[in-house]
Amino acid sequence: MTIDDKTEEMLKNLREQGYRVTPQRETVIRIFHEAGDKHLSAEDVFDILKEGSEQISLATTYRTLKMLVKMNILRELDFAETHKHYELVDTDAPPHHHIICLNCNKTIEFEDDLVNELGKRIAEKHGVEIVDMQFQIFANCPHGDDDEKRTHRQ
Amino acid sequence: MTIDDKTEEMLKNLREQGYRVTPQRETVIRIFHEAGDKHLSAEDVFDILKEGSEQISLATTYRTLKMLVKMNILRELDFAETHKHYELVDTDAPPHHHIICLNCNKTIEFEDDLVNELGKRIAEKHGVEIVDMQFQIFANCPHGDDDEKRTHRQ
DNA sequence: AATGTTATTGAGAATATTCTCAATAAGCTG
DNA sequence: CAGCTTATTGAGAATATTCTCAATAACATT
Repeated sequence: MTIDDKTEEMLKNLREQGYRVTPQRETVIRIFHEAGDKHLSAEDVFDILKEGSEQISLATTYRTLKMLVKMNILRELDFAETHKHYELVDTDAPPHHHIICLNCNKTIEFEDDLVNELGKRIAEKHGVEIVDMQFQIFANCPHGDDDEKRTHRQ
Repeated sequence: MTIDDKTEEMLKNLREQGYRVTPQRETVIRIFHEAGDKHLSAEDVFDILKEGSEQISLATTYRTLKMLVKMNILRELDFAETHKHYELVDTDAPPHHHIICLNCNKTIEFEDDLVNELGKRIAEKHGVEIVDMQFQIFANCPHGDDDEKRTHRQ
């Protein structure tokens, strides 16, 4: 499927859910498709927008991102950073999870079928319709456990 | 253990890690102990502070919260709300996880030994020292799946 | 207890994100 | 296609959070 096809499909989805399809929304969705697998922050998206021909206000950028998260088109990633990131939810791909180092803020991404299965079962048990899931493991990675701690203060 | 004991123990912990023990930090830790199991936002903490005798600047409030998260004394909760919440990590209690409804923003808390076991094993496999974990399941709860969607726009 | 080193604090600026409200435009209906 | 209803947008105010930097205070050492 081309980028256009994928974008079109998502827009159809929006329309079916009762949301209106606007050029702003189309543009944001397209940007994520063109960015490939990369995860973008709101500011990233806004910067790309500024380059292009379609101008979108910052407020609408944020609103659109939030909305696309609700629609399960984007996934919100909140690592130990100052701002959030967003990435396309690939419904064909399995969900992926994260190990986050509390010391150095590095993130390890991983997939795990057992986690996914467990998530589905828990959702069922609670009678909710699962949309996405994310297992976050907070840890200290072996490296620099001493030096770092002393230099990364404040 | 009394609140004082628990607070004292955590302060000792800080000192051992090379952090300085300040009245500000002591006060914030105490507030969480006195709040029991409740989770508080930064603003909540600041408001409680304003009442009491110990005055702490807003910046330090935020800084202290972040720091206590790094120390694994507090856990940062990020639901679908406008601000973050923090709660004491009870190292005796098992971690708990969340189902978050994308429609109505409600949160269901649950514990699950299988999840905890799996988390530990994954951490081991990746050679990191696990500190905390949180399984987030994003879902739609059965209730108001139609009405809500139309009225909660924007 | 006095001194030195350096992490921590407070105040306000800077950044990140959400909200308000009037103006606009999407999609429905005739 | 014109008109109607109402979700959506843009601009800027409001909120939430982090950063900067000079002043202060914790802790180690004498």
